[in-house]
Amino acid sequence: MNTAEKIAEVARDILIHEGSEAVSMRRVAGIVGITPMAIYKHYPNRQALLQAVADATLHELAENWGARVAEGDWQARLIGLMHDFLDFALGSPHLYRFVMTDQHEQARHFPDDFKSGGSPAFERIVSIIEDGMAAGILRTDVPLEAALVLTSATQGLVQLYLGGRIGLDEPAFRDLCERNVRRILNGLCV
Amino acid sequence: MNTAEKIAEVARDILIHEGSEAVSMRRVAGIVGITPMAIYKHYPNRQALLQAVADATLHELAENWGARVAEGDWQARLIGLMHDFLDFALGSPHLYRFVMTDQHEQARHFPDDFKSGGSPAFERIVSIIEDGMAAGILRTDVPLEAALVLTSATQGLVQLYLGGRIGLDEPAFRDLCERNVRRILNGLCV
DNA sequence: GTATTCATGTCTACAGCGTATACAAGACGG
DNA sequence: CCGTCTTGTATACGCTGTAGACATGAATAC
Repeated sequence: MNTAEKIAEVARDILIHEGSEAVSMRRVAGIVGITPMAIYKHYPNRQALLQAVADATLHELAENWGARVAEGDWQARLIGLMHDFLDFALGSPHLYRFVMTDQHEQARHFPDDFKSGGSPAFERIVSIIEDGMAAGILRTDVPLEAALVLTSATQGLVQLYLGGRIGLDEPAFRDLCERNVRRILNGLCV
Repeated sequence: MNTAEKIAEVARDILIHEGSEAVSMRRVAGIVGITPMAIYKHYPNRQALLQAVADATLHELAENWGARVAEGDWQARLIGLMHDFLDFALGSPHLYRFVMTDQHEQARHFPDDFKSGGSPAFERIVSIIEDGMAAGILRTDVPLEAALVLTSATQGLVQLYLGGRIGLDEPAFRDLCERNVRRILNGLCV
């Protein structure tokens, strides 16, 4: 195993379990068994190291995403996708906060980069939305924006939850997210 | 003017213009004209200083909120409230990130603390939602959760926008938020 | 076979951070 | 007048990211 990979793995562990602030060059180096400055032979600086870790984790995450939801009716598939998202957000809250909350240079930009091939994860949502429109379940609309309504709504709830502003345990919070999605599908108006 | 107030004012300026990370005890002290340790006679630590600043700003913000939207039809009032929210989020992004994104001990908890008197800002949303239900515009529902659908959705979009993930200028983004709210009101389903 | 270059590491050092601790000077109530 | 409270300073500790100089072994060129 590469030294660069060892460094990334150690940083990943700390990032996931304790958050990005806990990832210090000295600490990572100590665990790997090198001096802090040796890290700089593999990563230009701390930010780049964190970024590399986040990118790699997101990449492997995107690949496995949506595997659970192969069957069921349309709404069940959509809700399943949402729970997949919650699995990540609630399962690795520190990592989630780092990649979603902090600013990143090469982050994807709506709407262009989201359109096709840009964001595999978001593309799955868009695709299910298009299915819904084709099946006559959903009102005809700009698929990209319709998908954004659902994703940003859940992201907003997660932000509140991870910020400690929602006094519910995880199952209750997941129920709240489900109700939230259903309200968006059905509309608040009569 | 009190020394404690001077400290808070300087910290507030830095927090608003450069973000919480830029607020250092040494820097604040230097601008105020005292030694760093003197701050500790007024605030127990850096976190408490930031918290006090955030609390004060949020407090005065909550008072002026919703002033612009006295008239118009129901949807116009709701959209107006949203733009008021965006005024804050987009006008003071650093401050917004600090109070919304970071974890705070005494943050309000949904649903109990949101119910009445807890959060004046959220209460305005709930109140307009209740108006809509009474007027027969909105489906009868749990007002608290219906309000949460709208606020969290906009918060989610703002999070994406401030994270640099939405490649739109401010007016276009505000339009996107409006469309987002309308989609939630009318529902995505046919 | 020897010289040179490159990758990968170490060591030392600097400037910055939050803050614990010890001390000082003025205000004020008794 | 004396003790106490408030508000400040000075010093110091351990932490941080990282710049710069140097070492060492492997690979590559002549």
